[in-house]
Amino acid sequence: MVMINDNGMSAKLKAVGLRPTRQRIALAEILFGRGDQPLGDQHLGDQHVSDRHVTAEQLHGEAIGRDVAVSLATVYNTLHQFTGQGLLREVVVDSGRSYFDTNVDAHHHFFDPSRGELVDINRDAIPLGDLPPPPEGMVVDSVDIVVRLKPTGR
Amino acid sequence: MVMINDNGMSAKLKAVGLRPTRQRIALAEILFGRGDQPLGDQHLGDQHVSDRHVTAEQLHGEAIGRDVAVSLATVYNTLHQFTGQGLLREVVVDSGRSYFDTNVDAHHHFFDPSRGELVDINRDAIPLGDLPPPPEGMVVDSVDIVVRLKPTGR
DNA sequence: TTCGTAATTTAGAATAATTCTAAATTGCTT
DNA sequence: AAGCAATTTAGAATTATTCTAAATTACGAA
Repeated sequence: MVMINDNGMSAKLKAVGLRPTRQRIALAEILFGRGDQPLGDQHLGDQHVSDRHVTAEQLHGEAIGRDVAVSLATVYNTLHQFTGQGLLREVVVDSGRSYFDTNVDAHHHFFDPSRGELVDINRDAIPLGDLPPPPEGMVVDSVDIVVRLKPTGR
Repeated sequence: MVMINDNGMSAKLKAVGLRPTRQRIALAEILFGRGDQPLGDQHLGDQHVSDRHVTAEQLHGEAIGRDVAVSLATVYNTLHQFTGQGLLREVVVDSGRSYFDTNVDAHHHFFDPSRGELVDINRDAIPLGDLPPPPEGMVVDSVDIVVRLKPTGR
């Protein structure tokens, strides 16, 4: 028996070895879904269609707002599982709160601390020279650039 | 009455408008002091002599270890005051824990998540091209690059 | 010196984000 | 339909940090 319409979220979950439960499907739709628009390509050129940056609290609130019964604990579990399976990427910009990004390609971020808001920066938009050699016994895992913003004037 | 030897920490504190209390002097010595070595230049060329990256918990432990009676609350207060006066810089590499850096010049970091360890990267060691324009009404406050490390092999 | 007062420190409570636990529920395979 | 492991969940626990209100301290004035 196949779900008639979960926007392919069940398939997406199965593809990464996660059981498509009601909660995971709903959270995946919120994170990756595109409302009523037709299914299709996930990208336009090199740009994700819907880049989202959410905290656990935010995602939970959004789910509750859509009358999806899901606990905060499950939201945390799910965010970490999605991250572990490469569906999400954790972004560290705030010591105190974790953000999760639906864009898992290499890229960077603008961050407005006053609003807690993140905006993606295409990787190629910031030309990077060579990095200095990492300490002995270590290799580079990722290069994360955060451009912190403040309001214009002062 | 002048303190015979606080390694100039009282003066350093006064210079930024902070009362040189026993606790602040002790924490400043731990953070900025150089043991028994003679006073002098804070830099060698462009390199800080003693770059330190500490969490509140770590600094508190270090103080207690030196028999400096100071509460954790005061350590937090002091770290924030020092940061506010430009003696320290907060580094965000871990959502969950704040690190404070005695190097306040523009520079970047290697971060080893397994050990929670930071290593400075000289600013000029990473050539940076132009940044894309920030969102309307915002200007760039800082550009922070974190090079995350993992053990060699695998 | 000694005072007076404002700044500072502090213990402990409070808060916030996140994780843990153990029990109830649910999704699949048989 | 049954069985069982995977998942969810409420609520407690943990961790980092901030707050509060009372005690202490630094420092200029007398």
